[in-house]
Amino acid sequence: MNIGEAARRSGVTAKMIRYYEQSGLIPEVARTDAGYRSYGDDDVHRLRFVRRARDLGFTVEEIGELLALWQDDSRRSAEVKSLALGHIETLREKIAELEAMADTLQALADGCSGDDRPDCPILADLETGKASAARPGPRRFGVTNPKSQEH
Amino acid sequence: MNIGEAARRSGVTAKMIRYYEQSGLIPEVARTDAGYRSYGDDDVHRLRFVRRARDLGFTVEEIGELLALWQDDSRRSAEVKSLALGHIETLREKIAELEAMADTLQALADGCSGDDRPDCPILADLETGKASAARPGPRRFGVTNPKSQEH
DNA sequence: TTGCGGCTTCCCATCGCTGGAAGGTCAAGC
DNA sequence: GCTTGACCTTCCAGCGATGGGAAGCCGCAA
Repeated sequence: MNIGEAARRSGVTAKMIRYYEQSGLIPEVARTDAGYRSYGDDDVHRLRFVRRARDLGFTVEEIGELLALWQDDSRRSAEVKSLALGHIETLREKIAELEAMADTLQALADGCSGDDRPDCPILADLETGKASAARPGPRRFGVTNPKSQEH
Repeated sequence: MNIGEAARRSGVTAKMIRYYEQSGLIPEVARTDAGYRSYGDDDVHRLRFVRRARDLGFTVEEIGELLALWQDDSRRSAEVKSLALGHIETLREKIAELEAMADTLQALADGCSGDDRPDCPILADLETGKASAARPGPRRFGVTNPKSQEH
């Protein structure tokens, strides 16, 4: 089947399939004489695996490891679990960070009259830094990024 | 003062200051004869404002609006609050998304023996899209079977 | 005068895509 | 055969908010 059909069946766009192939996540597939990529059921199966892993927030790199483990009959489930737990930890850190932001902001917003007057504790806090406790440290790293993906 | 000193005092890197200037978030400052940017206390003040807003997860675009409101004496606090509440909503959505991922993954990991055997409900779920039940084995936990994502 | 650190601009890389342009291919309808 | 339109191909660019680094100028001290 062509890439469009594989995309439809797997829930991964054709663009993404090419991207995954180019980045080495999935192998190159055979081509027709005209140069069209040709997919089989196994390929679709793998693509669905990839999509579900993305849905769980794994990075492409991690998915590469998951795929390798998946295809390795002599894998140790401990390795899979370790990968998963590491990812859970990453997720929980981001959650905590976002929650700190939301809570701080909520407290400030609660104190804001939200009317026609200019006085506002939110701006006051941004100006003075008085209540901003949402910072984990001096080094900022990619915080806001969790892709929102619905197909 | 030079950009390095302004960076030190504001907690924003020199790189970021140039980026903020280039993207129009902050105004261009005066230059020395040699072309060095020259900052005053009010510039540092504004940079600190920007940094704190970033710490709360506002996008650069939103910070532009916050800065405009901050400098507008006739602002209505309702506008600031509305901006803040909108951002809180965005944060909460991301949190919910990450939590759903973490919870699903945690349930799967709980059902994984994590030993030398290859059987693993995490991979099974990625493969089939359905969280698999706990398998026979020494360590069994009640695997709650939350949302699998089939769109 | 040499040396060093700070400043300048500019370009590239990140991550996981998305969009679009320019062009080849395929099957159906006339 | 010819056209149409849906599909496929590659390549290039851009997103957001930085970080890294190159090449070159500037300021100050020894």
